[in-house]
Amino acid sequence: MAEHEAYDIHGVEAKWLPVWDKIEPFKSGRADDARPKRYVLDMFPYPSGDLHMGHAEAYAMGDVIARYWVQKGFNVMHPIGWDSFGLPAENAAIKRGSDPREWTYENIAVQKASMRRYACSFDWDRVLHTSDPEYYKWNQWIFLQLYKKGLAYRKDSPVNWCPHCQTVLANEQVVGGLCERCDTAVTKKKLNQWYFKITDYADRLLDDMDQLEGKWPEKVLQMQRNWIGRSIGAEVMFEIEGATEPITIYTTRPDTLHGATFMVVAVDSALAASLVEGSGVESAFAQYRDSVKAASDIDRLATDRPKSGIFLNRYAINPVNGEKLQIWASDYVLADYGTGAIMAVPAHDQRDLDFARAMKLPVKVVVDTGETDPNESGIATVGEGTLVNSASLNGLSKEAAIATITEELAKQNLGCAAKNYRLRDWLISRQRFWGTPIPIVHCDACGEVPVPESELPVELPSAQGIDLKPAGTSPLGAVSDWVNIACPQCGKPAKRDADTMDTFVDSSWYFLRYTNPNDQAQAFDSALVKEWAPVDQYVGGVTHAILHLLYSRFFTKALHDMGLLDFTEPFTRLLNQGMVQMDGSAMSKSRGNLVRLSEQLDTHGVDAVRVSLIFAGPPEDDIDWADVSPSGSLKFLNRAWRISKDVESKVGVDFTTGDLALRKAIHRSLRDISLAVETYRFNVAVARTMELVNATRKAIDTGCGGLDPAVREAAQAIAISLSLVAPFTAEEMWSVLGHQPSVALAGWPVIDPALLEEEALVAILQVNGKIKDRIEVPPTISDVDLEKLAIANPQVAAALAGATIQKIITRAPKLVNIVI
RNA sequence: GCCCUGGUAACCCAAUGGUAGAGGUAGAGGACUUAAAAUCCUUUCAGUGUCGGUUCGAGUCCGACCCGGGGCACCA
Repeated sequence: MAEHEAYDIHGVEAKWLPVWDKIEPFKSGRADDARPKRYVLDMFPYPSGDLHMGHAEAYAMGDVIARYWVQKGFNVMHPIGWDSFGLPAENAAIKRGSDPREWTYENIAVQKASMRRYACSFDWDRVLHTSDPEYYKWNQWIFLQLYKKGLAYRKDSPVNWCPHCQTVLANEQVVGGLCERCDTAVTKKKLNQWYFKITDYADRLLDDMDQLEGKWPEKVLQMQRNWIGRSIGAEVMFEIEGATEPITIYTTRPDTLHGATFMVVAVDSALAASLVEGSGVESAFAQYRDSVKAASDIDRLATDRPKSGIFLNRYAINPVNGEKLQIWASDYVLADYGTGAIMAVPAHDQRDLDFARAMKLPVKVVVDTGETDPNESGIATVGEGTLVNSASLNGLSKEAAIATITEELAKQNLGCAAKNYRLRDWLISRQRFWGTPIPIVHCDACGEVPVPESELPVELPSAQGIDLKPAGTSPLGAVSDWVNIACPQCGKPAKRDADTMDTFVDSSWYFLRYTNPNDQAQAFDSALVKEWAPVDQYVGGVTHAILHLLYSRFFTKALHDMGLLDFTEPFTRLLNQGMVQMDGSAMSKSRGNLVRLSEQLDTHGVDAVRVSLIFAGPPEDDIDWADVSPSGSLKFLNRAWRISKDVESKVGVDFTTGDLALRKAIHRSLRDISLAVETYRFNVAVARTMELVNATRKAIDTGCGGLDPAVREAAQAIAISLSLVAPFTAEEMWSVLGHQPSVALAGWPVIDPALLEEEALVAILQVNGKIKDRIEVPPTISDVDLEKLAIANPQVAAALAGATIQKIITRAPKLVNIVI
């Protein structure tokens, strides 16, 4: 029976994919294209095997926006590429004894095929792979520009070292003392490494977030703020007894200077080492320092561990009252934050108080907060209060005291206002093969010499015959005919830098490259970038909330300062899609709860899977596959498709003669779907489409019938709405309705405002906020008329009996509330 | 400990400060069918985590607390 048949889910896929390949509905930036431009970007994938359910969700979300904007008449750029440098390829190559290139490009081909099957609305003429020399050449070029500006530099310092991956890690890649990739405990190693000076941009990275307020998820902004961790305070100088050089300390509480009762320096700092010289406690100090070094980061992270330290047998002089303060060394002060030295105010800082009690040091209250004396309670009082025991500061509030003392110290050249950041410079050197070579040559005579731009790219050699196994130094260092070259400056024998760049460098500017991905002459064309960028809508997982987004923002600002960009924020709007889980936890083969995307596509078809993922909930929420019903989605898509089969009117029929009630439902739905899409409520947009399908079904079966022009109008509106989430079904409907492909370019129907008006609606009559009756009123009813109707209403009248009316609130045409 | 989020029916989720239910899943009943599937129709189920406040009116705004998710944390 015709009305009960179901459409062929795989048939439509095979039918329309080749047609779309010919039409290329999502090709962007044709020379004669007058449509206004928009840029939608999905975070590009790492090519580790085939696409999984998480990709399917993310790309479905990006597609809704891209396809909606195309329908709304924009020239949408929606490119895709691969973040194809990185460790998994190298590890696979080690395992298989092959070149990382093979594994990488094979996987890219697999993923690309899946994306095509999935009907992602990508512009396939804008594709990039970060592991192509044509791409990473420009990584090297940008490195050199940063180098010229002093934003790329090399230094010796203790770095995070993963003993398993045998490479250094950025601070951002260490999670709870463990390697983010392999969960091995991270150790410290002193190495000479390259850094990008992201700390120069700390203030702007923080302050420019004002532009993103309301456009990025609050959660991400908060995470970035926490990560940058700006703290505002003061530096204060303390004279050291028997020394010529003073010590500078950093504090956020200069108001408590009178309460300082000792000083602490970081045990592993140069300062501690110099203070201990000649103190007579050298050997005890060395012993303590070595025991601290032996402890892992994990031990250090335990905040409840008892305080330890050693008195250095030296004294500092408190600049405000001349008191002698013992100087201690401890591991609770960090060498690489502030100045590596603090004044300890145990009364008003819990850590200092814990230390003071452990070491029997004095505690002096200088802020009266009205709480119990920390000497008795053991709890430092850190809140607001009035200054006491503080000479000229007595009686001041905390805030006033901070301002006063900072000014006084500055006047006497004893200190100044200061800022500090939790953010550290970005360590980019990696001792691995499969990454961008650092374009620097080390020459005994000339030192570090940048590779001339004309000689870029510094290409990776073939991995053939190279031992890629992690050995603590870069595998490239052992490739003698690659590493040994003539110094570009003096021509004498020299060596290339054998480290490669962190792969986050690759993804920090790729969104610029898409504007002209095959440009051989430059990293990007500033004129084209100006046309397309910044990215109007970025879509990706919250896992990159700190690393990738912070680095991209930094690159954008740095390139802006070089005059290459006219904007300072790369991503105008950000949508973080949630994760797809199974039974409450992340899907994984090892957990045995993996749902294979390809199997779901085989069983239910591409469209049903896409609809399921979109409809399961708000985009930002995690969804559980157990709550998702692809068979239910397929049922819905069949219902929609059958509507098109039941349309009996001809193409081009005059809609204005159609059934009014259905037309109103159509136009209201279209308005609601638009609004939902624009506010990221894609699940609601699908629900509204379902409603329209239901209403149309009813109209066909028991209302105006399939010949009514409104039914055609509805079917077309459904097809266009579905084109955002179910491209195959939508195209099939469009074709059944007698149109040429592609429905993706049909254009969003123009909404007739006259059809949005209701001819009658229900007004609520309340007494004291309680509903007494509902009456039908014309939408144009005035407050006065509605009020009259309310008072005349028998239900209301009964409730009002004998009472005096205090007040009447009228909101025509929806509500009257009579207060008695 | 500090900060950001969220808490509505059996479940996933909707509701410009104005009728708590749009949509779906699951369940129940019915129509069609030899039967099943599919399809269509009908239908059960909460007063919105707790307490207080603002308001004529609060799921929605404010405060405190409870529970879940996330970030930062010996950063002075």
